[in-house]
Amino acid sequence: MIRSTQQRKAIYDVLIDSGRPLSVNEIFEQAKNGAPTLGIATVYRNIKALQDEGKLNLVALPGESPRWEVPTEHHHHFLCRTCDRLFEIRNCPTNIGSLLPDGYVLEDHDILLRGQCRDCAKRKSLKSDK
Amino acid sequence: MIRSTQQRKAIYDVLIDSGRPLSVNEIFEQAKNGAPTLGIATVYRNIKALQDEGKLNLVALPGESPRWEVPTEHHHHFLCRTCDRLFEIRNCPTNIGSLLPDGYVLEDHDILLRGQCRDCAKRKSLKSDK
DNA sequence: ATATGTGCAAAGCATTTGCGGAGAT
DNA sequence: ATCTCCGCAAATGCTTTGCACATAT
Repeated sequence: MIRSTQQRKAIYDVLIDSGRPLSVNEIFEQAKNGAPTLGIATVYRNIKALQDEGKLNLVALPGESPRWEVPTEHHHHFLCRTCDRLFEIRNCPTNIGSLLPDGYVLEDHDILLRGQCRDCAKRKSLKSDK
Repeated sequence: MIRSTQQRKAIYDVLIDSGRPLSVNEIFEQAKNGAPTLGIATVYRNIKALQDEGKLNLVALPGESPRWEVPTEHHHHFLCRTCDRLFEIRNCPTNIGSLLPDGYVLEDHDILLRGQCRDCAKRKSLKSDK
């Protein structure tokens, strides 16, 4: 049976309060505020437990360290190359299975878009304008 | 100056001959045929060197160990959840930028499809048929 | 009271690095 | 002959695990 501990609450609250997916170390550092004696092993164990319970989703990105987020509906991500922030993209291409050759069975897909977020794109266009 | 060694040739040839991206261990195991005394450190060192020379591309996948492939034109990948092999998908959705909210600038994208490859899908349908 | 959770330290794993010797030029 | 490259083994860095104590129920 799953117990409600100070550590687990601190870890979960960090993800609830953050508007974006966080890495192990971001969670560790921030959760210390709510659980000062927190050890890194406890963070790993609780992230995994929360994931198994369906309360957190693993966000695996190609070439990036993993992050976790509070589950929402199916979505993808946009990574800004300038500020390194990760954004949620709610749209999803509907016809993705049509890319596959005959005989292949599609079960899931990940899409990561990269480029400049609104803020960084604006900042860059200002620079080149002057 | 870069030397042409038995080990480097064996490693590169494995990638050239394989029709799909390979992991470090796949490369290691197969390259032993051409270089029996091969050590794993040499594999890592040569993969990195070949990548720096532009002769290999790193294929970074979300939540999967990295693979390398001989550079070709833009494409995506399909990962079989049963046999863990990675396949190249030559098609690419043309309208991917339309997923983005206004103001975001798209520079690149990664797509990973997951499911059952042709061989594994066939094997599973045989099992459930009998 | 008791069984799960925690913190610590040690163990695992994949990858990298240092080093003496082998091999390509 | 020289200098890069190799294989080995040790060193990393991140994650997991074993264990004894703490704590939620």
